[in-house]
Parts: sequence; C-alpha cells; structure tokens
Amino acid sequence: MKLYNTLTRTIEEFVPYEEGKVTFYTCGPTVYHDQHIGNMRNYIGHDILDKTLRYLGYDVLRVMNITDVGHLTSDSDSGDDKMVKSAKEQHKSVMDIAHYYTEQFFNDFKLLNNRVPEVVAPATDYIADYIKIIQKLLDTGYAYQAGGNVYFDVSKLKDYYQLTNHKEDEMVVGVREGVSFDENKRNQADFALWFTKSKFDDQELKWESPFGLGYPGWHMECSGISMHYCGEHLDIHGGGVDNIFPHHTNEIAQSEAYLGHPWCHYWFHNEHLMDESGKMSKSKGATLTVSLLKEKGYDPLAYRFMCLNSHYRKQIVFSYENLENATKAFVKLKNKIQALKPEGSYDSGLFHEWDQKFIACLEDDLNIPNALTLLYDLLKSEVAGNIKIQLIEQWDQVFSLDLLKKDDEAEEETLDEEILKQIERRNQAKKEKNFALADEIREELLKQGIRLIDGREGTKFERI
RNA sequence: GGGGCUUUAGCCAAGUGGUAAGGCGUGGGACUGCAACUCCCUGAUCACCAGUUCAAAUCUGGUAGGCCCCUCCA
Repeated sequence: MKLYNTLTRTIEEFVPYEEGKVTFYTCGPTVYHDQHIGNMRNYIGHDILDKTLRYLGYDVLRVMNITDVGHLTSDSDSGDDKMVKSAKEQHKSVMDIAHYYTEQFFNDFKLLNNRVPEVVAPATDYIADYIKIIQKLLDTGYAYQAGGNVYFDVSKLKDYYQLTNHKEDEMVVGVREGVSFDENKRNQADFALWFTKSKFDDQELKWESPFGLGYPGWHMECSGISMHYCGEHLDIHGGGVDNIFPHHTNEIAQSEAYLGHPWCHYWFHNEHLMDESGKMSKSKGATLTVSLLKEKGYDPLAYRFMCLNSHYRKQIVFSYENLENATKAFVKLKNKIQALKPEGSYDSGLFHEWDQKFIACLEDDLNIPNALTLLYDLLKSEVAGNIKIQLIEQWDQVFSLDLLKKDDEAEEETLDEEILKQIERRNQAKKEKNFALADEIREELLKQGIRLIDGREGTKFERI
C-alpha cells in the first residue's frame, strides 16, 4: 500500500521491516482530563490505518501509551502540575485521577467503534526502561547532566531536524508561553531526559534513579514503551501533526542515539479537527467529548462518519451544522443498506472485483472518502443484494460504522404488538377519512421513535 | 522571524497534465388523503494574478486568506 511518510514528505510504498508483520505505535492520551472530539479524530485516523493493515492481511502489533506521569503544566495556569491540580480539586489521588480519565477515554474510544490496541501501556510502568536508555545515552556521550537534570545534546547528531526542516538559527525560544531560556542547556535545542530539578516543585510522582530522585522527560515514555514491545525497528509511529516537533523529533534523536541505527521507518500524522477559532484545545474552557455529543442526541458513529468523509491529512472544521449534515447523510446511507434484501446468486468473481476496488482506495494513502463513494456506487449498481450485503459487511471491518446493524433489535419484539394495534387504529381512521385522528396517531408514534411507512402492501414501521 | 500544511458549488468532499467523482441541502417531478420514506431530474469560468504547455484544479512564480509547530503542553 501507499502511505504518506512525514519523514520523507512523500507518499511511499509501505514495506514493513519484517515481511507480513507490522509494528505500529500510537501516541496515546494524557489522562488528567477528558479527551475532546478533536483528540478522538486522531484515534479514528489511527484506527483506520490499523484496520486497513489487517484488511490487507498484515499481522499487526499495535501499541499505545497512556500518559499518566502527569509532569504537565498548563500554559495558562500558575505552573502547578495539572494532574495534581485536578486531584486536589476533586479530592482524589493522582493515580485515581489517571484511572478515572483512562476509563473515560476508552469509553469514548469504543463509542466510536475504535479497536483497542493489543498493548495499552501506562507510562509509569516503564520507568526502568527509561533509566536504562538514559544511562546508555550518558555513557555514550549523547547526554549530559547539568543543574540536576539530564539533557540530550542535539549537537551530537548530524541530522536532528530530519523530520521538520527547521533551521536552528531561526528557531525562537519561548514562542509558547511557559517556555523560557534554560541556562543548563549546552544548546538551546537540547531537551531534558530526566528531571530532578524542575521549575515545578510540586511534582507528585517521582522515582529513584542513578541521576537522582525525579521523573522522566516527556519524550522518553514513547521511546521506552515502543522499544519495550516493538524492538529496535518500529514500522509505523503515529500521532497528531502537532507532535512532529518537538515530540517526535526528540523521540527519533534519543532512540537512534541509543540504538545506533535508524529506528522508525514510517511516520504517520493526522491533521487536526478545528473549531471556529482554530485547533480544538483542552485549554479553551468546556471540553466537547464524544460522550457529550451522545448526550446531546448525536450518534457517535455519525461523528465517525463525518471524519471518514474527509482525508486524514486534511483539516476538518467542526460545527454542529457539519455534524448534522453528516448525520443526515449517515442515516440515509444506513437506511439504504438496511433495505437491501439478500437476494440473487453469489458470484465470487464479481465479489472479488468490487473488493479489489475497495482495496485500491485503502492502498491509496487511506483514501476513505473514495471508499465511501465506492460504497454509494455499489448500492446504485446492478449487483445482487446478496453480494452487496456481503461486501458491505466485509468493508465495514474498516469503516466500523455498524452499517448492517439494526438499532434496538432486541427491544423491537416486545413492542411490536402495541405498535401494530396503533397502525390498525390509524388505518381504520383513514378508511373513515378521519385524517386528523390518523395524523395524531402517526405523530404520537413518531414521538416514540417509530416512523410509519405507507406502501402498496400496507403500512410498515421502523425505528429511528 | 523561521519551518510545514491548506484554499474545489449553499455545506462536506474526491480528483497531482487531457478538459470537474460522490454525498448533504435547495428547486422541480413521481408516489401519498396530506406527509415521511423511496425514486428520477436539477448546480462550479476549481481563492486571485502571471507563466510553462497543443492541453492546467493539477506544474512554476507571485498575491491574499485559513491552520499547525518553534524544544518543561503530550
């Protein structure tokens, strides 16, 4: 398949390090607050890649970290650790908070039909791995100690900026609020591997190490966890585009310095979901989560559908208008699919032909919008219902939109009788030309989520 | 200041040299007691300017708008 690789800035043929197998690492959530729908778009993009690789027959090992270290400071607050702040506010321990938000995250993750990775790794479980890496970097001269911290010396690398094209001389220190000149660093581009002396004193989670009581720098967990599970050669590393620099740049620096050879071969980056004012952000007040969308009556899968309508490397602007548009389209699509009848004879040649078209879309740098167009083409085609249903069932392994799943099927049985009675009452009213009563009954059922469909052979109903 | 991405109909969006897919909405029609559902029909000088070419949404240069990043936010 063809995949855009941030490392080369081109679309390349994807060739895994070991034939037939793929190791795939995703930068996971920070668990000191809810993950908003913008964060979740990123995971939808990764989920599509994950499922596409499987669809193409690869044996995939997918790893995702959970950032529970909590050495984070807000741009806008006083510099207190966010996790600690959050814990204090809610009178909970730091790890309680981490567990709570991890659960929230996976709840929303699953509402979107994302597949949970084989390995979900809390960062605090791998401190020993980080220490081992840092120790070797010190021993080999890539790292140095200063002012109580351990720093990575970027001048030891010949191509630190391989992922970004940045020019060191033009870089500005402290563009972001909360970042300032660090006199401990030999080069201002150096980054911390281990802190014992942070500018934030109230770090709650600390560990003993040969470099003193402290905690790891914020790029270390992804390198450590990734190498722990995927070994010295990682096929794909993914994250949001905002991770490219410095996070992924620094991961490459420390990992390759540690290993002594190239590390990750393909870098996969998802574009952001925007709101009217720019990138959806956790620091913009109320967090819009998938759960919240659901509470407001939106189908999480309609949100997934909205995301799938756009290419993963394009920004999407979120608005309720767009979501409602997507919802309408999604409902219509599902209606069409669920009206299909398993008729006609099976034709494996035809099945294969259509499936090949689908695979061609996937292999074209995950062109899911075109794959969805193919789905519409299939529905309009002369292909037998039988084959259509089987193709859709198979394609939905990637889309994961529950296209064939009828809503509330279980509960339908119990209410059928009552509904049929109402329909009978309405038909009687219609016969008597009492349309007012007929409409009243129809309205009443609609309020209960039952839509009547008047056809030639009588009145049917469906749940909406 | 620097690096990267982006701009296609009311909205979402595909298309990287051969003359603009698809979806939603709108309008019209069929169906209906009226609707809903469904079906048919309906829309674009591809941000702007200049260039290369027989041919440009696609390539080049410039202008304007939007977004991301610049090393203690992960």
